[in-house]
Amino acid sequence: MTFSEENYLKTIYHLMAVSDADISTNAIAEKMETKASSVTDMLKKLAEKELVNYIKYQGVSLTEKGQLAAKMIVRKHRLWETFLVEKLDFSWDEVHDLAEQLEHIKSEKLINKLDDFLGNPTEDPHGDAIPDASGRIIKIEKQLLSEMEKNRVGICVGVKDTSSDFLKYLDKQEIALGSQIEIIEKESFDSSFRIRVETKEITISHKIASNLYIK
Amino acid sequence: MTFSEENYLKTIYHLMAVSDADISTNAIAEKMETKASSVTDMLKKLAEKELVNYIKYQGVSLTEKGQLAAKMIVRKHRLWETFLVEKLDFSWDEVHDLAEQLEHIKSEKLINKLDDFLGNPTEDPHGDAIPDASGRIIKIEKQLLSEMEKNRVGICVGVKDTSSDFLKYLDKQEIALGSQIEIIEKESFDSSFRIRVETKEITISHKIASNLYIK
DNA sequence: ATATTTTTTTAGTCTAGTCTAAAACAATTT
DNA sequence: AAATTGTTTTAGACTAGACTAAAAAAATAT
Repeated sequence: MTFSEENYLKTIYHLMAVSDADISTNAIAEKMETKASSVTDMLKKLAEKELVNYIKYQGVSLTEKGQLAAKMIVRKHRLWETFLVEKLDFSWDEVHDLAEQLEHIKSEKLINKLDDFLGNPTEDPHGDAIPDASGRIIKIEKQLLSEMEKNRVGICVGVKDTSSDFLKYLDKQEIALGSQIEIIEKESFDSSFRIRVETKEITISHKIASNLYIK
Repeated sequence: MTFSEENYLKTIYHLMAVSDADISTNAIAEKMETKASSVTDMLKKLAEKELVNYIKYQGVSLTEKGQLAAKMIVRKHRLWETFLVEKLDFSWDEVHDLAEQLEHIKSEKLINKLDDFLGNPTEDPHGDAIPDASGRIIKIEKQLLSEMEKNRVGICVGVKDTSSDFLKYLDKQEIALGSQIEIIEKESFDSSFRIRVETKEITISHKIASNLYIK
């Protein structure tokens, strides 16, 4: 499997996690910042290899085989991210691009040994689930902060957006995985939130609230 | 810099360490298991980028810039090998192919953090020197066992051949880096050696002796 | 129901890196 | 010195993966 094939599978996998319906050529092209015609070419190739179900003009979905392959790439990505943060002391906003490279290293043995070395973590530094060697995922029930009621209290367990900008903002506000968060007030005018992070009270926009997972 | 360019640079670097003279197109082709015509194409490209000095029909050598780039690839290769053996518990015969992949990961910061994590080692698991962040190499004076006199005693500090077959043979004979080795007898008929490894006496062929570095 | 717009696919082009076959050059032998 | 052999380069073809432009299909608007 080439780097490019792996990147397409991963993208389709992530899009399927959001949408249920078949994934459109354009959706893939947009997410990968490539052209629809390139996507069509690759979909044919992946269909040939029985990694996706593809019908002209009707979008794609992953086959069982494709799903497993995608999960293994996600597994690698998230284990490498964990390694970078836990062992090499990178901050959580730096690791994505590096993991994009490392996820393509081909060796089951390596990734399983890395998994053991890290103590078989079930979540990466952004709170996303790490599939195990057979593709199983332990998913925790979590909620977007934006969907929670006033006065509810919870723990920050993940982020939806993992862009460097967003993560740096969270660092600045001292919001981290594990932080206790209480909703003090919801401002109906602009949908902003007044929250308490541990002992500190701050105001966050709706956009921020809709990218924080709480449990 | 592409993977392919990096592989050519590394190959030229290794060939230069042995030969002094300019490196021939065929020598590169043979080492890389590719065709001479492909090598010519790439040499033109590398010359264009001022990474090699290349004159038609007269072979190549690395420029300063090329040398530094090559050293950085070797640095990455050897640090990753060290990581795999020291931290992930791979054996020394398994790590080469994995390091061939990992050496192409692009990030200075990553490799420097990995270096620190490993305690800034100066040698990899095969006894080869690891260039530091600026390309400096601490070279230890070492000798091939095959070039040593009878009755000399030394410590095994490296291997010349790093093939899996050879390394597995050494494991079987319980020869490792750090093993004390004494030359008991040199057999002039077949150039084989009778040696003592720590407390155990064994006979090794000339081929084996000429792939073991002793200090 | 037809026209328009959007999406998707096809057809053809480009680049990097490889290859084969042939030509050019260098080294060796006679 | 000429002929042979070996090495290196050139010329042209191929593949993967991207692209543009045009055609085809689907979705939407009139």
